[in-house]
Amino acid sequence: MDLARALIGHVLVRDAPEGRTAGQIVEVEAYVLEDPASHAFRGMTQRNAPMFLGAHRAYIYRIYGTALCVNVTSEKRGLGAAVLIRALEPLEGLELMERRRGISRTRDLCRGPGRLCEALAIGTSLNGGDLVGGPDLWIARPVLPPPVVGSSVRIGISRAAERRLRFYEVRSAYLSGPKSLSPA
DNA sequence: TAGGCGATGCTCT
DNA sequence: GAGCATCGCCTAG
Repeated sequence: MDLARALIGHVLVRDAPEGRTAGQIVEVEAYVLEDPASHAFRGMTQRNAPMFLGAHRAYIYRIYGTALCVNVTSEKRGLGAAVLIRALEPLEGLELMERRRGISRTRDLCRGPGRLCEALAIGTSLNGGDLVGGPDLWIARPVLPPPVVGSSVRIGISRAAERRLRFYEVRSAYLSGPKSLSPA
């Protein structure tokens, strides 16, 4: 949960053969221990195994058959908890992102978990990788002034949906989800 | 521009 | 076989 708040303002960097793409993290959701909405709630399975690898690993999974989502694991080895990255503000490699997404609206490039995976060419081959100093995908320190972090209920889930575990940069124009979800 | 709704196919029970 | 941490199109204002 502290990690979720701290991640706002950090920069997710993806190095691919076609070039580098990067974006500032402006929106995340925390999936904590003992959380019914977490994939790890029922214990380890083949799918969620990366969640149990230890802190700062990538957990990438497919949802609704088509979309991919990236998480950053937050607990030590053996404990299943992670932070879902929901939205980025594109910083580097905008043209590459536009080509991959097939759209030209900067605002929509990384607004949503599935979209940012497509824009950064994040695939399941990166699943379980180290996000601190990894070769292809890593998280860099914030380059901008300290963000103003707001919180709200989480988006798109049915269990424990009332918990205020979504954190976002309140000034960002790149958030996903309806604006009606008012800050705390 | 914002909100509603249905298609989608993988994963777990 | 049912549920799902979503997306993009369509419509209304």
